[in-house]
Amino acid sequence: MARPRTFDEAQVLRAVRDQFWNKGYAATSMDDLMRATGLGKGSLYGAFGDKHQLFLRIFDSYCANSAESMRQALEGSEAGALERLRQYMLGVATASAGPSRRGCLLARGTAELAAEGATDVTDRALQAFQGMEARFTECLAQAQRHGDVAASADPRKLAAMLLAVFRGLEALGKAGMDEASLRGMVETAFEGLPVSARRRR
Amino acid sequence: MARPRTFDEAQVLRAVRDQFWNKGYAATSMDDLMRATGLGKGSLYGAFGDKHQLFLRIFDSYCANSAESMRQALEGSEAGALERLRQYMLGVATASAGPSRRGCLLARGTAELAAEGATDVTDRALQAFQGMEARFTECLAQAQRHGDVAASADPRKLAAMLLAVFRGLEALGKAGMDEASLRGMVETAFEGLPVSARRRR
DNA sequence: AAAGTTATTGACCGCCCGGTCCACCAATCT
DNA sequence: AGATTGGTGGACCGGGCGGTCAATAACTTT
Repeated sequence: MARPRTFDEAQVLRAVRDQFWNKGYAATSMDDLMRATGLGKGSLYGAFGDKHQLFLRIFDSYCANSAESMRQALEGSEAGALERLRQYMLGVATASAGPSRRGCLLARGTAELAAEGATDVTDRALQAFQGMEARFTECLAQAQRHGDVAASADPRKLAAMLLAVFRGLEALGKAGMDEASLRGMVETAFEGLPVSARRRR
Repeated sequence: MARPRTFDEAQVLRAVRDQFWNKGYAATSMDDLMRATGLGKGSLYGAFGDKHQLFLRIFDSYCANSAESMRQALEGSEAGALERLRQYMLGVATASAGPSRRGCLLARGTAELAAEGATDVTDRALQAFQGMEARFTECLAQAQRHGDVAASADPRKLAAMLLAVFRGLEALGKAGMDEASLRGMVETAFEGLPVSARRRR
């Protein structure tokens, strides 16, 4: 019917995401986005709307993506559930301490754009966090069924606490806290989890 | 010797801090700062240097201030140490869930300005976090001496873990997580602390 | 009172901001 | 082939950006 697009939408969105991820929302100019994507301004506006809409678009997909990748990482047998979760959190600790220092776009975007009245960013962030919490809960429930977590414990409460630690790792990592410290926090949090009675030494 | 300043430096710095706190670094213009302080551009530049120096200045004092206020809040007898710490964290949870949504300047500034090479912001943030961790450690050591925390536990490790929870509360609160959830995370974290053997039920 | 020193004001600088618009182009449909 | 439709690139807009500067004001010292 008409001239087709000459760019790969997914690829463009990836470039946009990286730009926002590296420089933040306010510090990224439309010129930066043009340079990063190779597209003209008209194409960008025509395809995605203004800067804010564009950000929301990539923020949305980032949220969905990170929830999904967490689901995959935590998937597995009941027997390995607790150790899997522990290894996952330790991996997060190591990654947060990495030299890249770019951290998590979800955290950065929320910190920058969570204004008093605006819920467009916070709604997405909150949903993502709740999704993560649900994944933690599932994993802990598996561990509980296998007997690694006390039967009397509430997996949802434990999951919520671990979510706080999880987000804390990210925040502290961005400030330059060293890997050993961050990993230690994960270890300590796991040592505090209620162990099944029959496994307590 | 010369014309004295007509403004109260502390008051001006407070106005500047609030501006950066509410809008973030990049989104705050020098015009915003002029309006907030009532000063002309020349005075601002003459007294504090450029935008970045000005930010560093208020960031610095914010860090010092928050470490100090935490010290005061956690000061007290050995007998009340653990409960004091618990109440403090619960207060943070409630405050983080507040409708102001402005959160903590330390977190916001770090998230926005922690670039790969720049250590001017992260150095200050890291130092502040380590100060907080030290306050936690002291308080837990008090509790340990009083017998509320197991003698075998390492207060530094517990403090580091609670610091992660602490920063996590802030991050989740900014995303709009409700107060009950945040307070629950604190409760769960404290339930996981190793209780002294003679007090274990 | 004059000189010296610093604070203050706001005009001004060049530049870059986000956003609009339009001339042009490539593909499809009749 | 011609008309139609939507993608593309970039010129262009007004305004706001961070930062400079010179004229002026307020104070102390001599």
